[in-house]
Amino acid sequence: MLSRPPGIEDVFPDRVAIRDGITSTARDAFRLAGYREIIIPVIEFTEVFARGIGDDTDIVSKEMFTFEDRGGRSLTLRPEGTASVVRAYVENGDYNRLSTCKFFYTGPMFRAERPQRGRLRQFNQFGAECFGSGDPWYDCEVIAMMDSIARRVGIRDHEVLINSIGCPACRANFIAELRSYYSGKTGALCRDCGARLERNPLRLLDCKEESCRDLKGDAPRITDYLCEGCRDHHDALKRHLAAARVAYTEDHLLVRGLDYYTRTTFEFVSSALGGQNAFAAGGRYDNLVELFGGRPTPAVGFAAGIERMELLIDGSEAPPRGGDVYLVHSGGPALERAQELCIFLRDRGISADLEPSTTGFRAQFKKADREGARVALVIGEDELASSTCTMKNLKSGEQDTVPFDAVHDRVLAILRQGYNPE
RNA sequence: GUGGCUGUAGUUCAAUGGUAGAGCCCUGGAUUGUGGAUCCAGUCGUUGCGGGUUCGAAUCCCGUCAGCCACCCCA
Repeated sequence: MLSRPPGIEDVFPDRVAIRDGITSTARDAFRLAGYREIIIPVIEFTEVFARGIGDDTDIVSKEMFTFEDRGGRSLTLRPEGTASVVRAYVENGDYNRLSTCKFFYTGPMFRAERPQRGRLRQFNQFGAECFGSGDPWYDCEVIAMMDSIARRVGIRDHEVLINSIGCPACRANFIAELRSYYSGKTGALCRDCGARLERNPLRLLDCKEESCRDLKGDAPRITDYLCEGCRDHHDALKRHLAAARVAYTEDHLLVRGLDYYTRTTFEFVSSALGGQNAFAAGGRYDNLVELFGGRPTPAVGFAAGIERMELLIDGSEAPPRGGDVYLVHSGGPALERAQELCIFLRDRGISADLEPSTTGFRAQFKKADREGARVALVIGEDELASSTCTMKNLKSGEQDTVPFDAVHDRVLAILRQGYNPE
């Protein structure tokens, strides 16, 4: 039997309904805040990600699906969205001349990781990016948007963690301090952290090894080493978040794995997710546009993992929506009449279905019930002879004889009852 | 990339090394033109795949593939 590749899912209708709910909620929230949708390519030159995400990150060094085109150029299936949005922004002169520019995107991302709960090789994200202002008001805006989306799709008990990792200047001071704190304690560090101390000391702070965890208690805090500008920015963000009524927790151990972040970093986490506890994350990246060859342009954004959000939503909240009408017939000329009526109703926006093979009325009613239809229209010998059909309200059980030319109005009357509960 | 657990019907799961089963689902009937509840009957299998041990393997051993979980990392 043919099968799908590992870490890649088929999504059947019940889950598509849940996913549609999440993405349409996100789209609404973005549009209300003035963010407009951008559609970015699924495939980019590998260089876009190598430069944007960082050569040293795990994503670039070992988790990308990369291949060569016929001309020998290296292409990669996008592992995230920000690098592409920045590339598109810099490449398009019309947009990068605007003072502030707000985009959102949604779609599949690809990472060649080992699959587990909440981690797929093909997964979906939505995200937003705001270019052109370094004002912490926008840091607050993207966090508040994500918080609103999470609450509106029914995610409860999540936490919003925030931190600042400063700018390159003050971060260098902090890293020097961090190095000297850990340099006398290398014996107590795990093997991975020995290497981290050299290559990327910030990551020492989110190691989960018990021995390393113990050392963090007395480690220097990055927020104590921020320069005046970064400190003011962080304080202003906290004031804005309080005014926006976003409940947040400061986490000075929150650092990002991607190279492009400056100042604000944040993460939405839920303990219900297990090992992969973050379902959205982002931050400020004031130097990335310049790194891509654009004019220096501050920016802030985030991305959310849609499958991880699905894990946090109670599936019972999305009952499958049944059809409106099911046609029950006795075959032959009655089937032809039922087919006529079926198409007539569909043309008028009423969903209708029938069973073409001739089975008993009992079986057809059973099917109507299973498929969640609200109205059954019966066309048998009697109805054919009198140009009527028997209309049954499947919810109340009431039944009535209706002439053909009144079917549309009478069906509508029943369907509308659902919208006016007494 | 590392480690652990699990692979049996469409699905959820049983089965001391000795006849592969049950619930749900599905189909039909009780009810010849009326669903949901109940009862009855029926269909459904290369026990993931390949080897080995054995008189005999779903069961034990080896390999392999897949899935899940954790680490790593990340959304």
